[in-house]
Amino acid sequence: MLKYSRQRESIKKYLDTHRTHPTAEIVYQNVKQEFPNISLGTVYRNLNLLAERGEILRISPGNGPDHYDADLTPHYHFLCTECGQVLDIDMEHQAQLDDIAMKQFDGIITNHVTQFFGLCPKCNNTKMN
Amino acid sequence: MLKYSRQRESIKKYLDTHRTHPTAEIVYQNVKQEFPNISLGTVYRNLNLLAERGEILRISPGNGPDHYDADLTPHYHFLCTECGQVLDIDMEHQAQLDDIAMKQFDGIITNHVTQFFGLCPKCNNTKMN
DNA sequence: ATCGAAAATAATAATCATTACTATTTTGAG
DNA sequence: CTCAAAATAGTAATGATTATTATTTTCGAT
Repeated sequence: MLKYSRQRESIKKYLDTHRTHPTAEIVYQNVKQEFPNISLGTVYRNLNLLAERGEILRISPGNGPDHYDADLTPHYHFLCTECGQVLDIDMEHQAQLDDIAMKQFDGIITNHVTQFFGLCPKCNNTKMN
Repeated sequence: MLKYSRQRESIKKYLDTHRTHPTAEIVYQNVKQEFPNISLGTVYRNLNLLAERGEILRISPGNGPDHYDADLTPHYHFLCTECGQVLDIDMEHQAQLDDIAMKQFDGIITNHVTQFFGLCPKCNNTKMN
């Protein structure tokens, strides 16, 4: 049975009010200002719990730590190959991909994750100079 | 300047002849039969080197170790949420996704990675019993 | 063919992200 | 209120990968 915790509420609130796709470490640094004694393990445990319950999304880039997102509307992410920043991509959810993939596949496909790679606006401008 | 190494050749050959998307550890266990003294670090270094040179692909599932693939034709992968197995998905490369994503995006998108999730044929059959 | 610098290796230590453990504190149903 | 279940802080441990270092291998120049 799930019990309330002030720490978890603060973690969730941080994600709800910051759409920057923070890592566990970033969440930790920030929630620490309200709960100076909070431990990194508590942040991880609650991020996992919230992700399992479907209240937040976990974004796993190929390398480096996972990022978290409280925006539950189906959307895609962009990962900058230069600075590692995670940005939202404004495009329709491509549900048909699962159907196309299923055609020649003998198992069950329930969903897909697509990540886009390239240069974010900032890194792109820097490169141009 | 790149210099030849027997160990690297053996690693590449293993990937060329086994399309099972092995992890570094699996490659290590197998190449060890030809080079009993090879170290895991050598396997990692060469897998990274081959991936950087575009001779093999790295597949990063959200959790667990990376997998490697010598099949360079653009294709998608399926990850079984039950057993973790990585399988090839037989479908066209969806190059248009990058264009769609670019429309409302101010940076540069060079490519995308899509991973499909669900139950592999084997796990799906097991579940049905 | 052999010399020697650059590259690769084996062995091992270190790092990073994350999870596990444990004693203590907090929560909330009865 | 009571008290068991859940959550916590603090810390140790884990798994995957990278870094370090002394030694060996490769290969172009002599």
